[in-house]
Amino acid sequence: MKDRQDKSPFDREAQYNAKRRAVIFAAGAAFRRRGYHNTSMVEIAKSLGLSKAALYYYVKSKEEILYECHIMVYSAMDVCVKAAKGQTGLEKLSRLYGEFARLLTRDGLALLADVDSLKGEFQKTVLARRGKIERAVTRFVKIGMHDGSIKKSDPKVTVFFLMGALNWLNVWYESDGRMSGDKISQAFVAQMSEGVAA
Amino acid sequence: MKDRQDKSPFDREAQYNAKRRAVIFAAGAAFRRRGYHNTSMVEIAKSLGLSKAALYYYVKSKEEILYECHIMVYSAMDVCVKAAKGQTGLEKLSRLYGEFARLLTRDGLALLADVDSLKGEFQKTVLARRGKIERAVTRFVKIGMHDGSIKKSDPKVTVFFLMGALNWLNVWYESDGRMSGDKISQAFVAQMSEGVAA
DNA sequence: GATTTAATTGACTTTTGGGTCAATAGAATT
DNA sequence: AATTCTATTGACCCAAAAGTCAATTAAATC
Repeated sequence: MKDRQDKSPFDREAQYNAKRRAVIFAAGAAFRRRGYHNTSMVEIAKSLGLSKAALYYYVKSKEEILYECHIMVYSAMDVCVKAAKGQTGLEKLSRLYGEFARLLTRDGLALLADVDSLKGEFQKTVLARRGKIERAVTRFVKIGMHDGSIKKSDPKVTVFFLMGALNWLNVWYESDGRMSGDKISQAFVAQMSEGVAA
Repeated sequence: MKDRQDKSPFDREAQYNAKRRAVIFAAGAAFRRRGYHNTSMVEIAKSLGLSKAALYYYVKSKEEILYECHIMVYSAMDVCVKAAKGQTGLEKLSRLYGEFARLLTRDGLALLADVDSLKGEFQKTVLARRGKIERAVTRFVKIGMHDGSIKKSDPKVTVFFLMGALNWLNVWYESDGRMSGDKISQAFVAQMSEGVAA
């Protein structure tokens, strides 16, 4: 029996984790569309063919779901940061920005603004993760300013500007489904790149 | 008695309207900071030194307050649109964008994303107003593409990109209060302008 | 096929916060 | 001073939705 427990479809723990992730993902999609407070646990459950009570077998609270949604995006973003190679700062930034855009379009992840609905440690952690991402982007911008590929200005405002455009993607993308995620991503990179290039 | 009723401090109706506006403005500020659903009517009332019940003398419901908050910004934006003069499309767009940014920083108005918390006619109207603004901005962009001041691309994506950056302003501005509204506005115009210029 | 463990549920409790209303205080008018 | 209209309140009510739990079904193990 031991030799079967590790293999995907029969490994209880893996199954559990997969289902837990599905819950969080489904909730995230709903949060992105209608917002955290306009989405009830019953709706989330129904979208998965479950009852509300079943959700609590996988998560401790609704707030925990929101927390995990945030962590999911920031983790994916961390991966992007590590993977963003390039000669110049501008090149690195372009790669990164494009990957961020793809996360939000192709992968259906949501960069939720609703941090205020998180309390205490949850909120603290999420803000820290967001700060980490912002610092990583800022670093790229500064590298670019140093190597001459990005024009000099206040890096913080630049980063907020760029991240804001990204956040807004959640609101309008897929309401306006005629454009593919890759197309959007390209357009965003172009727009961003022209805006900051020296 | 008739000759005194029109003068500000004694005109009952003007007084009422001023108080009503104060309610909406205070609520808007709170919504911007903590979000619509994280702000209770009691909190709004207390911030004005009133009890919850008194609010209902000025508004019909919390939803109506949110609605009026939206309308307030879009009305101010409409004024900006009308006032945005310039030789080229890029110039018009720059003026407009700068004024938008000032609305959100200097004037303390909030461009709330929380449209999903509005129902029925309220939501319909707000979305229409938002659409109107977006079309106005799009028009400027197209003019610029025509007169050669703005580089050709998908206007819709460009506009969403720019409006997104603006929306995000609500989230971070004033948490990071070391920069004046005018400075931010200038930086945003520069960033935008470089991004779209031919 | 009996037993243990995992997964799920219906029915319930609890909390939060929006909204109401009759009663009261305050201003202006007579 | 009495009256009328404006403004405000405390004490309720109520609905929605989060969260709990004992009981049940499904799945795996013996």
